[in-house]
Amino acid sequence: MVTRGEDGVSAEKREVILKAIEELNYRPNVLARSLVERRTRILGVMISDLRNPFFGGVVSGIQGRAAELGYRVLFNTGDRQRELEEEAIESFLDLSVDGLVLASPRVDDEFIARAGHSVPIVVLNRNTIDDLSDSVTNDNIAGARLAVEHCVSFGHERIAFISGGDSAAAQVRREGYLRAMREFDLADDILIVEGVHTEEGGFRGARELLKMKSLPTAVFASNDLCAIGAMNALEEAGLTIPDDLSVVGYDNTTLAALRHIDLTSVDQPGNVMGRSAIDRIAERINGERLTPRHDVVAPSIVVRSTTGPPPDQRKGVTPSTKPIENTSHLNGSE
Amino acid sequence: MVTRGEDGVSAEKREVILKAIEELNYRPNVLARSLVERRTRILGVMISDLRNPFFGGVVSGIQGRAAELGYRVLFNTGDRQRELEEEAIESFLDLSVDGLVLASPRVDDEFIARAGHSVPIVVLNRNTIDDLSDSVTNDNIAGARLAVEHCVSFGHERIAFISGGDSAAAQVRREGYLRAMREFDLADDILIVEGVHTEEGGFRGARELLKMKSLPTAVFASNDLCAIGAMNALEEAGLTIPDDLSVVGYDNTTLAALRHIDLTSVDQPGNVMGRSAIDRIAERINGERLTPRHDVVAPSIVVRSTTGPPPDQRKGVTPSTKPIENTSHLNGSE
DNA sequence: ATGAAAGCGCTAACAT
DNA sequence: ATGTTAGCGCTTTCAT
Repeated sequence: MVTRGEDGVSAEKREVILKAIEELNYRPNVLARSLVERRTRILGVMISDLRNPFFGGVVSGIQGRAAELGYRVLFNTGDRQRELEEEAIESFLDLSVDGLVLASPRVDDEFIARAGHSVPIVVLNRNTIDDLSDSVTNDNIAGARLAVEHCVSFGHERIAFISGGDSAAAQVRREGYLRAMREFDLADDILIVEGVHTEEGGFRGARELLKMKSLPTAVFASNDLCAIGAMNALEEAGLTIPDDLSVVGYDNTTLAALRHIDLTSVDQPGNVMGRSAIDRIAERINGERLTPRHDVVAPSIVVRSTTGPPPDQRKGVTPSTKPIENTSHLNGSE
Repeated sequence: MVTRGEDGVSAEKREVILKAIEELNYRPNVLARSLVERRTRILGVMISDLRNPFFGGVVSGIQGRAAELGYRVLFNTGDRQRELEEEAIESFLDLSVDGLVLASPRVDDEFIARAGHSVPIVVLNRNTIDDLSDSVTNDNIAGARLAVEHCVSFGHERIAFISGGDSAAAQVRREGYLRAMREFDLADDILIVEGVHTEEGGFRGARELLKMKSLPTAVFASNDLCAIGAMNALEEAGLTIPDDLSVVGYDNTTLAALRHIDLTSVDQPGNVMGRSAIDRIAERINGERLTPRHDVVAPSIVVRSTTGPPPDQRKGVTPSTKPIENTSHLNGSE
């Protein structure tokens, strides 16, 4: 009672006990408490890729909101491998965490559904099919459309897409790209090369692009890491960005905001999404809601200096006077 | 016995039990087991700054080695704040983890010593004073010397240092800078501006530098983030790197290797250090060693394109023909 | 090889 | 207000 700050003890005795606790360096056994209380007040968070700076904002949001609600948070990662993700999640289930946040997981829907029987789950940036888990996503379809639209507004038509591999968000962004291209009557210009959500993935994707007989004038990469890798490959091939080719990324990570990169990118608010995830978990834990909820937050586009008009529309324009829209250098995704 | 793969059960019975486990979706209660076994097989890892890509390599190393040794790993971060770090660590102690890795912590020595009474601790990139905890560091004195020596080899004399704030590694790097400057008879050229181990910190530090009447010809920043922030400020002020000013970072993160940044940086092998940390923990857990051990790994310098000769030694050299030493673009710290 | 019993450190329910 | 007891789900020890 004393250790939990409850009443039912006289003030004098309380003092004695507290002193004894101090002296003996006593620490209540959380394991034993959790065993009998049947809850741990711990939330598990599985981050698919700790190296992707996008998750930095997500982590902050999760930590902040969890602390406000009195939960402890523990993190784990699957290092972009499905099997390791499964282990990480099993680990949390073994620990009997009270709730689970899965950030861009690549495990099966079935796996999530099964885990959902043991504990409330919120999935970030991916939809879930079962009735037990919630999701918080950014509208990747709309985000991809923003990217394409931005290029179109400059006059681009041949806009290629470097895909993001097997992640769920990547699939939706690809679909968003396809839809947007059709919407703008550019169905014939659709061009997709396969990539991965890493710098290496973007690098390879761009190399594929460079093999083609005629290059696109703009490239939309499935995330910032991928876009940066692509830029490396393109510039290594002697191309100038954005004069020869425009590049758009996704996530608006701190990387994109670096002056040396200054990448136009679709922004998704990781911090807000992290906070929402914790709110959804708390609702489930408290039994305040039994039906699934799927939050979708709106993306926006942050225009920096990697996008501009296509080459054929800037004849006579000298590089030094070309228009550069360049906003918010330091405005990362947090 | 069955769940632990032990013998002492007949094969037929075992099969029956395993089938029942499957059907009932039974999951052994790790909490109860840990309560009685007095160990959790869980290692806690507190990372001071999840946003710093240097720790990506550390995390991989830790995960890999821990998995090999049969430990589960859980991560937590203090988000660069001492108090949050303490909470994160308390959290792990409450959980009764079997071991604790603290990566570049900013908590007090006393705090670490106290925690060391409950559980084996290995501290990364910082020395510990007590007899109960071990440490794995890179030789920051030697690393700082490498940075200064590299500049000196180009002919630089006025080499400034942008400090890294209150982190332990930052203090040692500062000391290493001072020693190296004296060693190369450049004591009169010592110039330190205060920074922090973030992009913002480097940006501000460089702004301080820019206020001075005469600029240094080289800047050694306490880590890569800091160096990149400094480069932003310097280039915004119209300076060209490395023609007007050379820049060296520390950590050789994936950021430094980005083609658009291509930063000369002192490399410390995060992956190796992470693996060593787990080995030290395991030794302590198994009671194989009772005396503290302090591993020091040697840093190296990766030369890229942000360093070159000082302006006064390249008269008549046109920018296009200036020598650029540029190695290992994609050789990050992992 | 199998069963029964004790106890890890705590909370909750009941008794004093 | 305080003391006592049972039991959370497991492992370990001792009997069978």
